[in-house]
Amino acid sequence: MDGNVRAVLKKVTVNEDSLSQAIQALGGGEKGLKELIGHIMLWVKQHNGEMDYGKTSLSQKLEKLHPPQMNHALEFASGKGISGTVYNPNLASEGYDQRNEKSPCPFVRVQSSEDLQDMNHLFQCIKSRRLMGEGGLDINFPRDVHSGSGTFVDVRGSVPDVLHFPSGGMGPRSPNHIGPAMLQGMPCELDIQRPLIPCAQAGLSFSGEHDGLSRIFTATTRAARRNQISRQRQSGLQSNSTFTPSNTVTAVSSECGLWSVAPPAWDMSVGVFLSRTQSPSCGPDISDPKMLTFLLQKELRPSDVGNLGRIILPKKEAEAHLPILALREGILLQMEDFDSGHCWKIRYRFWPNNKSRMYLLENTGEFVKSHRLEEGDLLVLYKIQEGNYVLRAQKKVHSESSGAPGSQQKNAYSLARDFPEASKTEEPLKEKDIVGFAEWSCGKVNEERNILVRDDDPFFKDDQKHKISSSFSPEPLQSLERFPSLSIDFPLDEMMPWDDPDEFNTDSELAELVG
DNA sequence: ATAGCATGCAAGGGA
DNA sequence: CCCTTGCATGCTATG
Repeated sequence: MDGNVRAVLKKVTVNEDSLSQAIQALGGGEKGLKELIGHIMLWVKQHNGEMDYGKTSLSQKLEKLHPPQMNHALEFASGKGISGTVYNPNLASEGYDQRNEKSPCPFVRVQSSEDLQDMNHLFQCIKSRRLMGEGGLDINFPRDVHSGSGTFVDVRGSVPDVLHFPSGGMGPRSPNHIGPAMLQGMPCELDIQRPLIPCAQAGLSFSGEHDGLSRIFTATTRAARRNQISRQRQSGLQSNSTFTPSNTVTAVSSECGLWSVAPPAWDMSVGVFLSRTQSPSCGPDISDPKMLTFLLQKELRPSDVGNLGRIILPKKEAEAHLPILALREGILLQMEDFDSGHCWKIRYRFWPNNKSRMYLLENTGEFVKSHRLEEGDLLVLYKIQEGNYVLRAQKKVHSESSGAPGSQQKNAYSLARDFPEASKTEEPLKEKDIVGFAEWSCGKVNEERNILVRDDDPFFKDDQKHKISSSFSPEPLQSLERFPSLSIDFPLDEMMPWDDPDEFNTDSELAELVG
């Protein structure tokens, strides 16, 4: 099992009496509940990797809770925050910091959107007291639509509260499957409403009477959402005949009160909701147009491309965008090769170093070999969803200003190999050709793969565009053509709702949600 | 001065 | 003996 809390939480069942008792012990009310979430999340993280997440264990743990020594309730990310902070009661009492053993801190940073969503779900489940078992509060997460039976929870309090789907699957061919066609037939309109503020989205969203769930669209401005809904409707129409799991929309019915799939994840790094569709194979199905979120890049050093098979990651970006590591052994991440689709099992770990840490990827030897990466090449890491990542190798292209004349020609030939059309000329490419192909490549990739970028995404840094060629994939064109077109039709800054005071009333939204 | 990172090197394990 | 693993050291960038 990897470090995904969700995987553990799926199996957790807690005695309701223990929950109530714990909430009271932690101050009662919503405050107590938030503290409780912190305890549960910590418990889950501590038991991550164990196969037996006993009901007894967590219940007993909760029954022994005492009021926190520090008055820090659960804190979620706010503003442009990329990470959240959750009060860790154990750290406060034991002086232990999971992130840095040598500097006690009573907080655990929660960096992944999954973690925050897990907490969000947990919060809503407990808050709404949806009893799904006998005398117990089942905090099972809605399962993936392809993974068999599932319990879908309406956290708003609408009817129906809980939708049970029989085992036998919710796959595309199942009569229980909820796809675009089914949603279209529902007597409700996928209306456009104000999205919640990021803070609420990260932690306490989806409340409200009849509009909460309908806010869940990846676009966050009115214009962008109109476009998105238009696209989703079109997608639904098109998918009637050839329906695939990946076509399942992450839309919800505002009147019917159900999720078509699991609640969408709020990706804090970019400020969008991501589809939670999932491929049954290794990692996500990247043959489907998915939102790739740029996480980090690393210009490879000799030690990175040596035979050690490990790549040092920049600490700041690693801590900001990759899962929190409690143990130096780290976690195994499935990383799909951007070009080939090959699934690399890469260990993400750290070494203690002085008073800090060094983060690194291990088992990268084959990846480096397959792309023939050399010093100066780029390793780019994207996130898809559900803790799955995409690893991209980017060969360095020497521009005239940075490379020797000889290397210029060499890389021109290299480009020609990567771009069959260019090779028709049978002549070395000129600088303008390189720039042209690089820009073509960037634009194509962006369009085809629906990559969502941050400001520091190398593919969208104007001053770097000319330095970046196509990937080293033997057949980049074919690779790209695998992905149906889905363009980004709104700029990144439009996706950042917190910059638009007219769109969002942060304070009132927050007040409404947290009371 | 400090943190981050590249890399050297020692220890341990396996062939 | 070679390879892998993990740590220590030193260089460089930054505040």
